[in-house]
Amino acid sequence: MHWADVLASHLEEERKQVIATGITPSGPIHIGNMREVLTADAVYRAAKDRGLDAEFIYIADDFDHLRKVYPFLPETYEQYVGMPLSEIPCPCGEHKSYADHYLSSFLHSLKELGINPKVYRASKLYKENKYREYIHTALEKTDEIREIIEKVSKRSLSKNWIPFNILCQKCGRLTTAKPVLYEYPYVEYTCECGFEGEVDIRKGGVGKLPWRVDWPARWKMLGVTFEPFGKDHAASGGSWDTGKIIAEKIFDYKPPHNVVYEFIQLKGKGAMHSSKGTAVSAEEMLNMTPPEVLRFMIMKNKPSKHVDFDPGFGLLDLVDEYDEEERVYFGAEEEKKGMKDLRRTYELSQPYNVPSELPVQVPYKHLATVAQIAGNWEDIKTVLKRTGQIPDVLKKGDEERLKKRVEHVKYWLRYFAPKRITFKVQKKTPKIMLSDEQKKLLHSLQKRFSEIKWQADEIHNAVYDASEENRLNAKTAFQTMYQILLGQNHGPRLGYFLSTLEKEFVLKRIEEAVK
RNA sequence: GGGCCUGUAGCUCAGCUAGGUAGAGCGUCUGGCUUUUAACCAGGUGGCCAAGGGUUCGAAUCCCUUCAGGCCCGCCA
Repeated sequence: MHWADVLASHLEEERKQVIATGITPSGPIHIGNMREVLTADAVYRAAKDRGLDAEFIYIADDFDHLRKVYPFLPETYEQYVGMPLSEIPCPCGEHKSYADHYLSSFLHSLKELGINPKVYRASKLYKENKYREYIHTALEKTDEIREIIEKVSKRSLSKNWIPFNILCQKCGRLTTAKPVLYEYPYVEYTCECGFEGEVDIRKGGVGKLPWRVDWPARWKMLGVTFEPFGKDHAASGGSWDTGKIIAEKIFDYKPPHNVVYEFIQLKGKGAMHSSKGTAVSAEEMLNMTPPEVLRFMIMKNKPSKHVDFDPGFGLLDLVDEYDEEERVYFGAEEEKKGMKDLRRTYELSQPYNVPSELPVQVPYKHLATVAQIAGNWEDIKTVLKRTGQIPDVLKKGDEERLKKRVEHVKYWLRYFAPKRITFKVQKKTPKIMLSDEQKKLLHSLQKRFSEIKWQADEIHNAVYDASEENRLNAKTAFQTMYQILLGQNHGPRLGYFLSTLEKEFVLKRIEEAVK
Protein backbone atom coordinates (compact mmCIF):
# COMPACT_ATOMS: atom_id res chain seq x y z
CA MET A 1 0.00 0.00 0.00
CA HIS A 2 1.18 3.50 -0.74
CA TRP A 3 2.34 5.42 2.32
CA ALA A 4 -0.39 8.03 1.88
CA ASP A 5 -3.07 5.35 2.01
CA VAL A 6 -1.48 3.80 5.05
CA LEU A 7 -1.52 7.13 6.86
CA ALA A 8 -5.09 7.81 5.79
CA SER A 9 -6.15 4.38 7.01
CA HIS A 10 -5.36 5.45 10.57
CA LEU A 11 -7.85 8.29 10.46
CA GLU A 12 -11.21 7.79 12.13
CA GLU A 13 -14.17 7.53 9.84
CA GLU A 14 -16.67 8.96 12.28
CA ARG A 15 -15.40 12.49 12.34
CA LYS A 16 -14.44 15.17 9.93
CA GLN A 17 -10.77 15.07 9.13
CA VAL A 18 -8.81 18.30 9.00
CA ILE A 19 -5.45 17.84 7.41
CA ALA A 20 -3.25 20.76 8.23
CA THR A 21 0.07 22.15 7.25
CA GLY A 22 1.70 25.29 8.47
CA ILE A 23 4.67 27.22 7.25
CA THR A 24 6.22 30.47 8.31
CA PRO A 25 6.79 32.73 5.32
CA SER A 26 10.03 34.16 6.66
CA GLY A 27 11.82 33.93 3.35
CA PRO A 28 11.60 32.25 -0.03
CA ILE A 29 9.69 29.07 0.61
CA HIS A 30 11.81 26.16 -0.47
CA ILE A 31 11.34 22.62 -1.65
CA GLY A 32 11.71 21.32 1.88
CA ASN A 33 8.55 23.16 2.80
CA MET A 34 7.06 21.90 -0.41
CA ARG A 35 7.45 18.41 0.89
CA GLU A 36 5.30 19.20 3.87
CA VAL A 37 2.51 20.53 1.73
CA LEU A 38 2.72 17.69 -0.78
CA THR A 39 2.75 15.12 1.99
CA ALA A 40 -0.35 16.65 3.48
CA ASP A 41 -1.98 16.82 0.07
CA ALA A 42 -1.31 13.15 -0.54
CA VAL A 43 -2.89 12.18 2.76
CA TYR A 44 -5.80 14.49 2.05
CA ARG A 45 -6.41 12.83 -1.31
CA ALA A 46 -6.02 9.38 0.22
CA ALA A 47 -8.55 10.28 2.91
CA LYS A 48 -11.01 11.49 0.31
CA ASP A 49 -10.48 8.33 -1.70
CA ARG A 50 -11.40 6.32 1.37
CA GLY A 51 -14.62 8.22 1.48
CA LEU A 52 -13.76 10.31 4.52
CA ASP A 53 -15.06 13.80 5.05
CA ALA A 54 -11.80 15.70 4.78
CA GLU A 55 -10.59 19.25 4.57
CA PHE A 56 -7.14 20.53 3.74
CA ILE A 57 -5.94 23.70 5.41
CA TYR A 58 -2.77 25.71 5.31
CA ILE A 59 -1.80 28.05 8.09
CA ALA A 60 0.67 30.75 7.22
CA ASP A 61 2.24 31.85 10.46
CA ASP A 62 2.72 35.39 9.31
CA PHE A 63 2.32 36.79 12.80
CA ASP A 64 5.63 35.24 13.70
CA HIS A 65 8.43 37.72 14.11
CA LEU A 66 11.43 38.37 11.90
CA ARG A 67 14.38 36.62 13.50
CA LYS A 68 17.25 38.44 11.90
CA VAL A 69 18.36 40.14 8.73
CA TYR A 70 18.68 37.16 6.41
CA PRO A 71 21.37 37.16 3.74
CA PHE A 72 18.81 37.92 1.06
CA LEU A 73 17.56 41.06 2.81
CA PRO A 74 18.90 44.60 2.67
CA GLU A 75 20.56 45.79 5.83
CA THR A 76 17.85 48.34 6.38
CA TYR A 77 15.71 45.44 7.57
CA GLU A 78 17.60 45.53 10.82
CA GLN A 79 14.93 47.91 12.09
CA TYR A 80 12.20 45.29 11.58
CA VAL A 81 13.80 42.45 13.48
CA GLY A 82 11.36 41.29 16.13
CA MET A 83 8.27 42.58 14.37
CA PRO A 84 5.55 40.29 13.01
CA LEU A 85 6.15 39.40 9.38
CA SER A 86 2.71 40.67 8.50
CA GLU A 87 3.63 44.14 9.74
CA ILE A 88 6.90 44.52 7.86
CA PRO A 89 6.99 46.24 4.47
CA CYS A 90 7.37 44.14 1.37
CA PRO A 91 10.93 43.89 0.01
CA CYS A 92 9.76 44.56 -3.54
CA GLY A 93 7.04 46.99 -2.68
CA GLU A 94 4.37 45.17 -4.59
CA HIS A 95 2.78 43.15 -1.83
CA LYS A 96 0.89 44.08 1.26
CA SER A 97 3.63 42.93 3.57
CA TYR A 98 6.87 41.05 3.93
CA ALA A 99 4.91 37.89 4.64
CA ASP A 100 2.69 38.33 1.63
CA HIS A 101 5.66 38.82 -0.62
CA TYR A 102 6.88 35.28 0.02
CA LEU A 103 3.49 33.81 0.56
CA SER A 104 1.95 34.84 -2.72
CA SER A 105 4.74 33.28 -4.73
CA PHE A 106 4.32 30.08 -2.79
CA LEU A 107 0.57 29.96 -3.09
CA HIS A 108 0.91 30.45 -6.80
CA SER A 109 3.27 27.48 -6.93
CA LEU A 110 0.81 25.38 -4.99
CA LYS A 111 -1.86 25.98 -7.52
CA GLU A 112 0.34 24.72 -10.28
CA LEU A 113 0.96 21.59 -8.29
CA GLY A 114 -2.73 21.02 -7.92
CA ILE A 115 -2.78 21.83 -4.22
CA ASN A 116 -5.66 23.95 -3.10
CA PRO A 117 -5.88 24.18 0.67
CA LYS A 118 -7.98 26.63 2.57
CA VAL A 119 -5.50 29.30 3.61
CA TYR A 120 -5.45 30.84 7.07
CA ARG A 121 -3.20 33.69 8.05
CA ALA A 122 -2.13 33.68 11.66
CA SER A 123 -2.06 37.48 11.69
CA LYS A 124 -5.72 37.48 10.81
CA LEU A 125 -6.62 34.81 13.33
CA TYR A 126 -4.93 36.86 16.02
CA LYS A 127 -6.32 40.19 14.95
CA GLU A 128 -9.81 38.79 14.58
CA ASN A 129 -9.49 37.52 18.12
CA LYS A 130 -9.89 33.85 17.25
CA TYR A 131 -7.19 33.03 19.77
CA ARG A 132 -8.93 34.80 22.61
CA GLU A 133 -10.03 31.82 24.67
CA TYR A 134 -6.75 30.02 24.12
CA ILE A 135 -4.70 32.98 25.26
CA HIS A 136 -6.92 33.27 28.27
CA THR A 137 -6.63 29.58 29.11
CA ALA A 138 -2.88 29.61 28.60
CA LEU A 139 -2.40 32.55 30.91
CA GLU A 140 -4.62 31.03 33.57
CA LYS A 141 -2.58 27.85 33.39
CA THR A 142 0.82 29.47 33.12
CA ASP A 143 2.34 27.35 35.88
CA GLU A 144 1.17 24.10 34.39
CA ILE A 145 2.48 25.01 30.98
CA ARG A 146 5.76 26.12 32.43
CA GLU A 147 6.09 22.81 34.21
CA ILE A 148 5.37 20.83 31.05
CA ILE A 149 7.85 22.76 28.97
CA GLU A 150 10.58 22.70 31.59
CA LYS A 151 10.14 19.02 32.27
CA VAL A 152 9.80 17.80 28.71
CA SER A 153 12.22 20.09 26.95
CA LYS A 154 14.62 20.20 29.87
CA ARG A 155 15.13 23.88 29.70
CA SER A 156 14.38 26.46 32.26
CA LEU A 157 12.15 29.42 31.72
CA SER A 158 12.73 32.74 33.39
CA LYS A 159 10.83 33.62 36.52
CA ASN A 160 8.49 36.08 34.92
CA TRP A 161 7.85 33.94 31.82
CA ILE A 162 4.28 33.78 30.65
CA PRO A 163 2.90 31.90 27.64
CA PHE A 164 2.26 35.12 25.81
CA ASN A 165 4.54 37.33 23.79
CA ILE A 166 3.38 40.90 24.05
CA LEU A 167 3.39 43.10 21.01
CA CYS A 168 4.86 46.39 22.21
CA GLN A 169 2.44 49.15 21.32
CA LYS A 170 5.27 51.57 20.73
CA CYS A 171 8.03 49.73 18.88
CA GLY A 172 5.88 46.95 17.40
CA ARG A 173 8.14 44.11 18.44
CA LEU A 174 7.08 40.78 19.88
CA THR A 175 10.43 40.04 21.40
CA THR A 176 11.33 42.96 23.60
CA ALA A 177 8.35 43.49 25.89
CA LYS A 178 8.70 41.83 29.30
CA PRO A 179 5.63 41.15 31.38
CA VAL A 180 5.53 42.69 34.81
CA LEU A 181 2.14 41.61 36.03
CA TYR A 182 -0.78 39.62 34.70
CA GLU A 183 -4.16 40.24 36.17
CA TYR A 184 -7.00 39.26 33.90
CA PRO A 185 -7.59 40.81 31.44
CA TYR A 186 -4.51 42.99 31.57
CA VAL A 187 -0.84 42.29 31.14
CA GLU A 188 1.45 45.05 32.27
CA TYR A 189 4.82 45.20 30.60
CA THR A 190 7.97 47.14 30.09
CA CYS A 191 9.73 47.16 26.79
CA GLU A 192 13.38 47.45 25.91
CA CYS A 193 12.45 50.43 23.81
CA GLY A 194 11.61 52.21 27.04
CA PHE A 195 7.87 51.97 26.75
CA GLU A 196 5.79 50.87 29.68
CA GLY A 197 2.17 49.94 29.25
CA GLU A 198 -0.47 47.27 29.42
CA VAL A 199 -2.45 45.22 26.95
CA ASP A 200 -5.97 43.88 27.24
CA ILE A 201 -5.88 40.24 26.17
CA ARG A 202 -9.57 40.34 25.32
CA LYS A 203 -8.56 42.37 22.31
CA GLY A 204 -7.11 40.70 19.27
CA GLY A 205 -3.62 41.16 17.92
CA VAL A 206 -2.03 42.51 21.07
CA GLY A 207 0.40 39.65 21.30
CA LYS A 208 1.04 36.06 20.34
CA LEU A 209 1.28 32.69 21.96
CA PRO A 210 4.82 31.34 21.84
CA TRP A 211 5.26 28.60 19.29
CA ARG A 212 5.13 25.68 21.69
CA VAL A 213 1.74 26.83 22.88
CA ASP A 214 0.48 28.35 19.66
CA TRP A 215 0.74 25.06 17.83
CA PRO A 216 -1.50 22.98 20.12
CA ALA A 217 -3.92 25.89 20.50
CA ARG A 218 -4.25 26.00 16.77
CA TRP A 219 -5.00 22.28 16.59
CA LYS A 220 -8.02 22.74 18.76
CA MET A 221 -9.14 26.00 17.23
CA LEU A 222 -9.19 24.55 13.72
CA GLY A 223 -9.99 20.97 14.70
CA VAL A 224 -6.77 19.59 13.21
CA THR A 225 -6.70 15.80 13.02
CA PHE A 226 -3.63 15.22 10.89
CA GLU A 227 -0.46 17.20 10.36
CA PRO A 228 2.92 16.32 8.90
CA PHE A 229 5.93 18.02 10.39
CA GLY A 230 9.65 18.05 9.89
CA LYS A 231 12.07 16.16 12.02
CA ASP A 232 13.17 19.38 13.66
CA HIS A 233 9.89 19.45 15.55
CA ALA A 234 10.08 15.75 16.23
CA ALA A 235 13.34 15.72 18.16
CA SER A 236 12.90 14.55 21.69
CA GLY A 237 11.88 17.39 23.95
CA GLY A 238 10.92 19.34 20.86
CA SER A 239 7.74 21.18 20.12
CA TRP A 240 5.83 18.01 19.23
CA ASP A 241 6.67 16.44 22.59
CA THR A 242 5.50 19.48 24.51
CA GLY A 243 2.69 20.23 22.09
CA LYS A 244 0.93 16.92 22.43
CA ILE A 245 0.94 17.20 26.20
CA ILE A 246 -0.19 20.81 26.17
CA ALA A 247 -2.98 19.88 23.80
CA GLU A 248 -4.26 17.20 26.12
CA LYS A 249 -3.71 18.75 29.52
CA ILE A 250 -4.23 22.42 28.83
CA PHE A 251 -6.64 22.56 25.94
CA ASP A 252 -8.27 19.16 26.40
CA TYR A 253 -7.69 18.18 22.81
CA LYS A 254 -6.45 14.93 21.34
CA PRO A 255 -3.27 15.67 19.38
CA PRO A 256 -3.51 15.06 15.64
CA HIS A 257 -2.28 12.03 13.78
CA ASN A 258 0.98 12.89 12.16
CA VAL A 259 3.93 11.88 10.10
CA VAL A 260 7.48 13.07 10.44
CA TYR A 261 9.19 13.84 7.19
CA GLU A 262 12.85 13.99 6.34
CA PHE A 263 14.27 17.05 4.69
CA ILE A 264 15.10 17.44 1.07
CA GLN A 265 18.67 18.21 0.28
CA LEU A 266 19.98 20.03 -2.67
CA LYS A 267 22.52 17.69 -4.14
CA GLY A 268 25.99 18.80 -3.26
CA LYS A 269 24.86 21.74 -1.20
CA GLY A 270 23.45 20.22 1.94
CA ALA A 271 20.13 20.86 3.52
CA MET A 272 18.01 23.67 2.29
CA HIS A 273 17.30 26.41 4.73
CA SER A 274 15.39 29.45 3.73
CA SER A 275 17.27 31.34 6.42
CA LYS A 276 20.73 30.42 5.17
CA GLY A 277 20.40 31.33 1.55
CA THR A 278 21.26 27.82 0.41
CA ALA A 279 17.74 27.35 -0.74
CA VAL A 280 16.38 26.97 -4.18
CA SER A 281 12.98 28.50 -3.84
CA ALA A 282 9.89 26.48 -4.49
CA GLU A 283 9.17 28.78 -7.37
CA GLU A 284 12.50 28.16 -9.04
CA MET A 285 12.15 24.47 -8.46
CA LEU A 286 8.83 24.54 -10.19
CA ASN A 287 10.17 26.64 -13.01
CA MET A 288 12.65 23.97 -13.92
CA THR A 289 10.64 20.86 -13.05
CA PRO A 290 7.31 19.87 -14.57
CA PRO A 291 4.79 19.85 -11.71
CA GLU A 292 3.84 16.21 -12.13
CA VAL A 293 7.51 15.30 -11.89
CA LEU A 294 8.03 17.32 -8.75
CA ARG A 295 5.04 15.61 -7.19
CA PHE A 296 6.40 12.29 -8.38
CA MET A 297 9.65 12.88 -6.54
CA ILE A 298 7.77 13.29 -3.27
CA MET A 299 5.15 10.60 -3.86
CA LYS A 300 7.55 7.84 -4.75
CA ASN A 301 9.53 8.29 -1.56
CA LYS A 302 8.22 7.57 1.89
CA PRO A 303 8.23 10.73 4.02
CA SER A 304 10.87 9.20 6.27
CA LYS A 305 13.20 8.91 3.33
CA HIS A 306 15.67 11.65 2.76
CA VAL A 307 15.62 12.95 -0.79
CA ASP A 308 18.36 14.59 -2.79
CA PHE A 309 17.18 16.99 -5.40
CA ASP A 310 19.74 17.28 -8.14
CA PRO A 311 19.15 20.30 -10.36
CA GLY A 312 21.83 19.05 -12.76
CA PHE A 313 21.70 15.83 -14.73
CA GLY A 314 19.67 14.21 -12.02
CA LEU A 315 16.67 16.23 -13.05
CA LEU A 316 16.75 14.70 -16.52
CA ASP A 317 16.89 11.24 -15.02
CA LEU A 318 13.97 12.04 -12.79
CA VAL A 319 11.84 13.17 -15.70
CA ASP A 320 12.81 10.07 -17.66
CA GLU A 321 11.83 7.91 -14.73
CA TYR A 322 8.47 9.61 -14.51
CA ASP A 323 7.85 9.17 -18.23
CA GLU A 324 8.79 5.54 -18.00
CA GLU A 325 6.33 4.89 -15.19
CA GLU A 326 3.71 6.73 -17.16
CA ARG A 327 4.20 4.37 -20.10
CA VAL A 328 3.90 1.42 -17.76
CA TYR A 329 0.80 2.89 -16.18
CA PHE A 330 -0.90 2.98 -19.55
CA GLY A 331 0.33 -0.45 -20.48
CA ALA A 332 2.70 0.68 -23.18
CA GLU A 333 5.58 -1.01 -21.40
CA GLU A 334 6.15 -3.86 -19.00
CA GLU A 335 6.44 -3.06 -15.36
CA LYS A 336 9.90 -3.32 -13.93
CA LYS A 337 10.78 -4.41 -10.46
CA GLY A 338 11.40 -1.50 -8.17
CA MET A 339 8.49 0.53 -9.44
CA LYS A 340 6.80 0.45 -6.10
CA ASP A 341 3.14 1.27 -5.80
CA LEU A 342 3.39 2.33 -9.39
CA ARG A 343 -0.24 2.99 -10.13
CA ARG A 344 -0.94 4.87 -6.94
CA THR A 345 2.28 6.84 -7.17
CA TYR A 346 1.44 7.86 -10.68
CA GLU A 347 -2.05 8.94 -9.74
CA LEU A 348 -0.88 10.93 -6.75
CA SER A 349 1.70 12.60 -8.95
CA GLN A 350 -0.96 14.24 -11.08
CA PRO A 351 -1.60 17.85 -10.16
CA TYR A 352 -5.15 17.53 -11.38
CA ASN A 353 -6.87 14.76 -13.28
CA VAL A 354 -5.20 11.55 -14.28
CA PRO A 355 -4.92 11.54 -18.09
CA SER A 356 -7.35 9.17 -19.77
CA GLU A 357 -4.74 7.85 -22.16
CA LEU A 358 -0.99 7.86 -22.56
CA PRO A 359 0.10 11.43 -23.26
CA VAL A 360 2.41 12.12 -26.19
CA GLN A 361 5.93 11.91 -24.84
CA VAL A 362 9.10 13.45 -26.14
CA PRO A 363 12.25 12.27 -24.38
CA TYR A 364 13.23 15.08 -22.08
CA LYS A 365 16.86 15.04 -23.13
CA HIS A 366 15.79 15.43 -26.69
CA LEU A 367 13.54 18.27 -25.74
CA ALA A 368 16.55 19.88 -24.10
CA THR A 369 18.33 19.69 -27.44
CA VAL A 370 15.48 20.92 -29.58
CA ALA A 371 14.76 23.76 -27.20
CA GLN A 372 18.27 25.01 -27.82
CA ILE A 373 17.89 24.91 -31.56
CA ALA A 374 14.46 26.35 -32.15
CA GLY A 375 13.35 29.50 -30.47
CA ASN A 376 9.71 29.50 -29.59
CA TRP A 377 7.13 26.81 -29.12
CA GLU A 378 5.81 27.02 -32.68
CA ASP A 379 9.29 26.45 -34.10
CA ILE A 380 9.94 23.63 -31.70
CA LYS A 381 6.66 22.06 -32.65
CA THR A 382 7.57 22.30 -36.32
CA VAL A 383 10.89 20.62 -35.71
CA LEU A 384 9.34 17.84 -33.66
CA LYS A 385 6.78 17.21 -36.34
CA ARG A 386 9.33 17.17 -39.10
CA THR A 387 11.44 14.65 -37.26
CA GLY A 388 8.45 12.53 -36.47
CA GLN A 389 8.69 12.92 -32.70
CA ILE A 390 5.12 14.05 -32.44
CA PRO A 391 2.07 13.46 -34.60
CA ASP A 392 0.99 16.08 -37.11
CA VAL A 393 -2.13 16.80 -35.18
CA LEU A 394 -1.65 17.26 -31.49
CA LYS A 395 -4.50 16.96 -29.07
CA LYS A 396 -5.07 20.01 -27.00
CA GLY A 397 -4.00 18.42 -23.74
CA ASP A 398 -0.84 17.02 -25.25
CA GLU A 399 0.08 20.31 -26.79
CA GLU A 400 -0.38 22.14 -23.51
CA ARG A 401 1.64 19.59 -21.68
CA LEU A 402 4.52 19.63 -24.12
CA LYS A 403 4.52 23.37 -24.29
CA LYS A 404 4.81 23.51 -20.53
CA ARG A 405 7.63 21.06 -20.53
CA VAL A 406 9.47 23.20 -23.02
CA GLU A 407 9.12 26.15 -20.70
CA HIS A 408 10.52 24.12 -17.85
CA VAL A 409 13.39 22.75 -19.82
CA LYS A 410 14.29 26.22 -21.05
CA TYR A 411 14.39 27.59 -17.55
CA TRP A 412 16.55 24.70 -16.54
CA LEU A 413 18.91 25.20 -19.47
CA ARG A 414 19.24 28.81 -18.62
CA TYR A 415 19.98 28.62 -14.93
CA PHE A 416 20.86 25.10 -13.89
CA ALA A 417 21.95 22.90 -16.76
CA PRO A 418 25.57 21.72 -16.72
CA LYS A 419 27.67 23.53 -19.29
CA ARG A 420 28.50 20.48 -21.29
CA ILE A 421 24.99 19.98 -22.46
CA THR A 422 24.30 23.53 -23.50
CA PHE A 423 25.14 24.83 -26.93
CA LYS A 424 24.13 27.52 -29.28
CA VAL A 425 23.77 27.32 -33.04
CA GLN A 426 25.97 30.16 -34.26
CA LYS A 427 24.17 32.62 -36.51
CA LYS A 428 27.37 33.42 -38.32
CA THR A 429 29.97 30.95 -39.41
CA PRO A 430 32.49 30.72 -36.57
CA LYS A 431 36.00 31.81 -37.48
CA ILE A 432 37.97 28.63 -37.32
CA MET A 433 40.94 27.27 -39.16
CA LEU A 434 40.08 24.19 -41.15
CA SER A 435 42.70 21.81 -42.40
CA ASP A 436 42.70 20.78 -46.03
CA GLU A 437 41.43 17.41 -45.00
CA GLN A 438 38.50 18.94 -43.19
CA LYS A 439 37.70 21.05 -46.22
CA LYS A 440 37.75 18.03 -48.44
CA LEU A 441 35.50 16.29 -46.04
CA LEU A 442 33.06 19.15 -46.01
CA HIS A 443 32.95 19.16 -49.78
CA SER A 444 31.95 15.57 -49.88
CA LEU A 445 29.49 16.08 -47.06
CA GLN A 446 27.92 18.92 -48.95
CA LYS A 447 27.45 16.69 -51.93
CA ARG A 448 26.04 13.82 -49.94
CA PHE A 449 23.75 15.96 -47.87
CA SER A 450 22.19 17.51 -50.91
CA GLU A 451 21.35 14.05 -52.22
CA ILE A 452 19.82 12.39 -49.18
CA LYS A 453 16.51 12.55 -47.48
CA TRP A 454 16.90 14.93 -44.59
CA GLN A 455 16.46 12.60 -41.69
CA ALA A 456 18.57 11.48 -38.79
CA ASP A 457 19.75 8.06 -39.87
CA GLU A 458 20.60 9.10 -43.42
CA ILE A 459 22.50 12.11 -42.21
CA HIS A 460 24.38 9.95 -39.82
CA ASN A 461 25.32 7.50 -42.52
CA ALA A 462 26.35 10.30 -44.83
CA VAL A 463 28.78 11.61 -42.27
CA TYR A 464 30.25 8.21 -41.84
CA ASP A 465 30.50 7.55 -45.56
CA ALA A 466 32.16 10.88 -46.12
CA SER A 467 34.80 10.31 -43.51
CA GLU A 468 35.55 6.90 -44.89
CA GLU A 469 35.85 8.24 -48.37
CA ASN A 470 38.37 10.79 -47.18
CA ARG A 471 40.11 8.31 -44.90
CA LEU A 472 39.40 10.40 -41.90
CA ASN A 473 38.52 9.35 -38.42
CA ALA A 474 34.78 9.65 -38.05
CA LYS A 475 35.34 11.58 -34.88
CA THR A 476 37.04 14.32 -36.83
CA ALA A 477 34.08 14.49 -39.14
CA PHE A 478 31.68 14.93 -36.28
CA GLN A 479 33.86 17.51 -34.65
CA THR A 480 34.17 19.46 -37.85
CA MET A 481 30.42 19.75 -38.11
CA TYR A 482 30.14 20.88 -34.52
CA GLN A 483 32.85 23.43 -35.11
CA ILE A 484 31.22 25.10 -38.03
CA LEU A 485 27.77 25.07 -36.48
CA LEU A 486 28.33 25.51 -32.77
CA GLY A 487 31.89 26.74 -32.49
CA GLN A 488 32.78 23.86 -30.19
CA ASN A 489 34.07 20.31 -30.48
CA HIS A 490 31.09 18.44 -29.24
CA GLY A 491 27.37 18.61 -29.49
CA PRO A 492 24.14 16.70 -29.57
CA ARG A 493 23.89 13.50 -31.54
CA LEU A 494 24.58 14.73 -34.98
CA GLY A 495 21.96 12.95 -37.04
CA TYR A 496 19.11 14.11 -34.88
CA PHE A 497 20.65 17.46 -34.43
CA LEU A 498 21.10 18.22 -38.11
CA SER A 499 17.68 16.88 -38.94
CA THR A 500 16.21 19.51 -36.69
CA LEU A 501 17.97 22.24 -38.66
CA GLU A 502 16.91 23.34 -42.11
CA LYS A 503 18.79 21.46 -44.77
CA GLU A 504 19.42 24.66 -46.70
CA PHE A 505 20.93 26.29 -43.67
CA VAL A 506 23.35 23.44 -43.14
CA LEU A 507 24.40 23.39 -46.79
CA LYS A 508 24.96 27.08 -46.80
CA ARG A 509 26.98 26.91 -43.64
CA ILE A 510 29.25 24.28 -45.15
CA GLU A 511 29.75 26.40 -48.21
CA GLU A 512 30.78 29.40 -46.14
CA ALA A 513 33.05 27.37 -43.96
CA VAL A 514 35.13 26.02 -46.81
CA LYS A 515 35.65 29.37 -48.45
C1' G B 1 24.27 14.77 25.46
C1' G B 2 19.44 13.46 23.05
C1' G B 3 16.21 12.14 18.71
C1' C B 4 15.07 10.36 13.84
C1' C B 5 16.65 8.10 9.40
C1' U B 6 19.97 5.10 6.62
C1' G B 7 23.49 0.72 5.95
C1' U B 8 21.12 -5.01 0.32
C1' A B 9 25.69 -6.30 -6.44
C1' G B 10 31.34 -1.70 -8.28
C1' C B 11 27.33 2.63 -8.14
C1' U B 12 21.95 4.33 -7.23
C1' C B 13 18.33 1.89 -4.97
C1' A B 14 13.56 -1.73 -4.53
C1' G B 15 12.09 -5.65 -1.26
C1' C B 16 11.32 -4.74 5.28
C1' U B 17 3.26 -3.40 8.88
C1' A B 18 1.27 -10.17 5.95
C1' G B 19 8.75 -13.70 7.82
C1' G B 20 8.83 -18.79 3.01
C1' U B 21 14.59 -20.47 -2.14
C1' A B 22 18.08 -12.57 -3.01
C1' G B 23 15.70 -8.07 -7.28
C1' A B 24 15.97 -3.69 -10.84
C1' G B 25 18.60 0.17 -13.31
C1' C B 26 23.36 1.78 -14.24
C1' G B 27 28.50 -0.16 -14.69
C1' U B 28 31.47 -4.17 -16.20
C1' C B 29 32.14 -8.41 -19.75
C1' U B 30 30.69 -10.98 -24.53
C1' G B 31 28.35 -10.70 -29.33
C1' G B 32 25.82 -7.52 -32.94
C1' C B 33 25.17 -2.54 -34.77
C1' U B 34 30.05 2.08 -39.37
C1' U B 35 30.35 6.11 -33.57
C1' U B 36 28.40 11.41 -30.19
C1' U B 37 25.95 15.64 -24.66
C1' A B 38 25.23 9.23 -20.10
C1' A B 39 23.29 5.72 -28.33
C1' C B 40 20.76 0.95 -29.61
C1' C B 41 19.83 -4.63 -29.52
C1' A B 42 20.89 -9.63 -27.42
C1' G B 43 23.24 -12.30 -23.60
C1' G B 44 26.56 -13.07 -19.36
C1' U B 45 28.71 -11.18 -14.71
C1' G B 46 27.99 -9.90 -9.99
C1' G B 47 25.60 -9.87 -2.92
C1' C B 48 27.85 -13.84 4.42
C1' C B 49 21.28 -8.34 2.68
C1' A B 50 26.99 -3.52 8.03
C1' A B 51 28.48 -6.96 12.48
C1' G B 52 26.89 -10.02 16.64
C1' G B 53 23.03 -12.25 19.36
C1' G B 54 17.71 -13.59 20.05
C1' U B 55 12.50 -15.24 18.48
C1' U B 56 11.00 -18.96 14.63
C1' C B 57 10.34 -25.08 11.26
C1' G B 58 12.18 -20.82 8.50
C1' A B 59 14.77 -13.82 9.18
C1' A B 60 17.24 -8.90 4.45
C1' U B 61 12.29 -8.70 6.73
C1' C B 62 10.46 -9.06 13.88
C1' C B 63 13.41 -8.00 18.89
C1' C B 64 18.15 -6.57 21.46
C1' U B 65 23.30 -4.93 21.20
C1' U B 66 27.40 -2.92 18.53
C1' C B 67 29.67 -0.29 14.47
C1' A B 68 29.45 3.34 10.45
C1' G B 69 27.12 7.52 7.82
C1' G B 70 23.43 11.51 7.29
C1' C B 71 20.27 14.97 9.34
C1' C B 72 17.75 17.35 13.35
C1' C B 73 17.45 19.14 18.46
C1' G B 74 20.31 20.97 22.78
C1' C B 75 19.05 29.88 20.76
C1' C B 76 13.92 31.06 18.60
C1' A B 77 10.23 28.90 16.25
